[in-house]
Amino acid sequence: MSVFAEKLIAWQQVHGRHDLPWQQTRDPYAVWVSEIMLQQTQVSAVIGYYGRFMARFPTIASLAEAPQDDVMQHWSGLGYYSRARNLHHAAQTIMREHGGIFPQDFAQIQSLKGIGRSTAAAVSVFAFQQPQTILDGNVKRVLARLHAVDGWPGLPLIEKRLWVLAESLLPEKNLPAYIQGLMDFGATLCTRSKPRCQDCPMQGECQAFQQQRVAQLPASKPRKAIPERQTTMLMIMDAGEILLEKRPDKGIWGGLWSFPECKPDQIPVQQAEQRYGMQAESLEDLPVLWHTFTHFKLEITPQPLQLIGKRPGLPQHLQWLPLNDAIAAALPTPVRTLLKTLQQSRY
DNA sequence: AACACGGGGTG
DNA sequence: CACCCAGTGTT
Repeated sequence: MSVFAEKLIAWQQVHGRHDLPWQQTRDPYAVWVSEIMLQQTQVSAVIGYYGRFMARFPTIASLAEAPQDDVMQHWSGLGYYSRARNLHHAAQTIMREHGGIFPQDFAQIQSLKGIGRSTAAAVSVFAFQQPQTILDGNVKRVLARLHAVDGWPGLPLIEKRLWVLAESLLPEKNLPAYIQGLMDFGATLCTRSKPRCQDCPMQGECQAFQQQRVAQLPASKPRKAIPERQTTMLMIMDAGEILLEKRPDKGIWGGLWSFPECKPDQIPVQQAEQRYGMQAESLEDLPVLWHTFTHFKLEITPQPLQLIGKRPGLPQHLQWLPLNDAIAAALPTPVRTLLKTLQQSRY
């Protein structure tokens, strides 16, 4: 038996949970109901629902013949209602195809609606003491740390490795205690954030701990590259002042002052003339600036312009700002950066 | 406001 | 197999 399994069983006997309502039985139906309720739902939330559900639907037959509304009422407040619909549906399948007896064959268990490999394994172990392993999110985290498995566990290749690893660690004795320990250990000690490594009996086995990579494992889901957008900002100058535009309240930098943006495919000098009635000429380019938001990256091309001739009258959302004005402190970061760059250039 | 999650569904 | 979804809690 693996050292991990030995230690986990010992840990479970001291720190694990032994007194939960569904742990007092080997009735596959009771185990099944509890496992479905426990999917993505904490033990504390499940306890009351489990008691009321089992009191109202004590057998597979009673569940199968109950009206769906009745089943849903007993699920009301637990969330993920497709679980209840699948449970009801599978109860009817068991009545129809298995003579009302919960199947012991692993493939048959797994083919029931709402039961995947992990839930099928839990029922197999707790009800029938068959050698199967679970692999839910908690267990993935525990095993990824134990063997320092790199890569996001949602990747098929990584998940396959974790299943193989989980199988290889299974003990021959005390299987239910081991599986329960796997669940409880991941839920209470080897947690995603702030795992209690100082209290952990697996320090000697845990490769992530020894490599000081506990906080980095399991690897998080690679987020897709955020989209990139491009804008050109007009920096129109005249007599030591620069033109600013108040942005619409909606959207990025809502209500803040910024440089007027050049419409895509517009030529800056032409836009200055057509939209603002300004005669202007281009000045020397400034370097392109990147700014990262939560959901996109913005490439900002600054276009310094010099006003020629007299200033036109301006609507309220446009105004001239002295280059050294204190208002600059309240501008969006990239705008302030551009102003600073401008001041350091020869203009 | 993004991430995490077990199972289902689709191509 | 690859990919995405629904629905709820957590960070």
